[in-house]
Amino acid sequence: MTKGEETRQFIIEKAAPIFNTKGIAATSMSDIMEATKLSKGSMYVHFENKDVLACAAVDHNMKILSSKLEAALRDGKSAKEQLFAYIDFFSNPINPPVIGGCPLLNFGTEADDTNPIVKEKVNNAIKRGQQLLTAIIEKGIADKEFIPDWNASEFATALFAMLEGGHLMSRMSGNNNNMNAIKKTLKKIISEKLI
Amino acid sequence: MTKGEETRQFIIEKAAPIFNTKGIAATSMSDIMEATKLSKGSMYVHFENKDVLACAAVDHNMKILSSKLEAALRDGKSAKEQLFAYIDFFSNPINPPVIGGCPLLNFGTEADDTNPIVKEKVNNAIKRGQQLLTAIIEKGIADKEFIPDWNASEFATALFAMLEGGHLMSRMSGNNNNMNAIKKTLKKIISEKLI
DNA sequence: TATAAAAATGACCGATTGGTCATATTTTAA
DNA sequence: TTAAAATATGACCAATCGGTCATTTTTATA
Repeated sequence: MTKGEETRQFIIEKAAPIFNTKGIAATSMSDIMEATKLSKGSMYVHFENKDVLACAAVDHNMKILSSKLEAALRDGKSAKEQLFAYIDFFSNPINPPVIGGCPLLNFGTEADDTNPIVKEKVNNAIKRGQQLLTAIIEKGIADKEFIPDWNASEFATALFAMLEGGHLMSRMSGNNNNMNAIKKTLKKIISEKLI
Repeated sequence: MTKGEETRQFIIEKAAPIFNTKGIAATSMSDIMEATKLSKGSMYVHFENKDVLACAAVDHNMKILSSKLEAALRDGKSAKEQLFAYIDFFSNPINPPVIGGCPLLNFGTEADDTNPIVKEKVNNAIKRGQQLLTAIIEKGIADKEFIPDWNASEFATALFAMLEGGHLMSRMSGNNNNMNAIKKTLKKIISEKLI
């Protein structure tokens, strides 16, 4: 990695949690300057403008999330274990895997009516999450672990939505009570699908 | 209503959808000036600063949502009908009841780490929604409409979370497919609880 | 080690931000 | 009808915004 690439990466890593907590619009270049201790001119050597930096920060936050998720799922042997691991991974919004909370929720709601590029990034990440869940469930059905008449895609959507909504609810209340209820509901439903 | 109160209300009504679509931080006083065709000085006669106006706009958006919801639930006779009406009310995120989408999702995620006052407003609104759902379910149980061993509060949380998460998913994808799947899942679960 | 290229600096730019205030106009009520 | 109070105006303010650029410093390479 050249010095330039190193600096660029360094800026992204410092900027990512700031964008994810304050939001893109509310984060200024001076916020990033302060966090990196770099001059303004240096920032613009590596990023042509704030939007480009923000996009890189969005990508970085999502990458952290997905790589941590991947690690959390790695040990799950059965489909049931993987689904439970997935749920557990997202079930502590007060101390979330990514600083600032779920980037899909944060960037998605902000980008909705204002930033089509970020919106599409979030949309794709949601799709990937939903597809991953669907694949796990379908494998569980194929392995005779789950009953065959379970609509995998439909439940994957419901599960994903519940975790995102639960994330919001718990972040607002400042505790994990809501998320714990959701966790319980989800695991109960899944257990009922076991053969 | 005095002239002043009328103008104040007029400003709130014009500002509310702008704040809900662009976000609080990204909405400027000049945006509101343009929408109201009022001078800057006039804005500050009725609101001591932007934060006060933003809070009033948040309240207004939530009030619209809850009053429309109340109207949608009015006709529901049984508990099942009311739950279905609740679900149907929130099941079209592409054409939502409040301009800009769900204000709980929008303001909640933005306020999370930055605006404790708005965050608490959202938190209270979520609590009210969850309590309303719990009350409907418990009434259904008391009326022998639902099976008695249904955890009302837990399912209310799950339902609420699913609708919020589904809202995000559908807003990102630009269609109601995800929300339709969630609607189906929810109604199926509820139907299974009928006696 | 010499040199060209890359990276870092910080002063500077115009535009926009939230907010103020003297003044003018309109509303209100005696 | 009139005079005080409320409301509306728009010029103005300092601060901050995203962004530029000539210059200096550092890095890479021949």
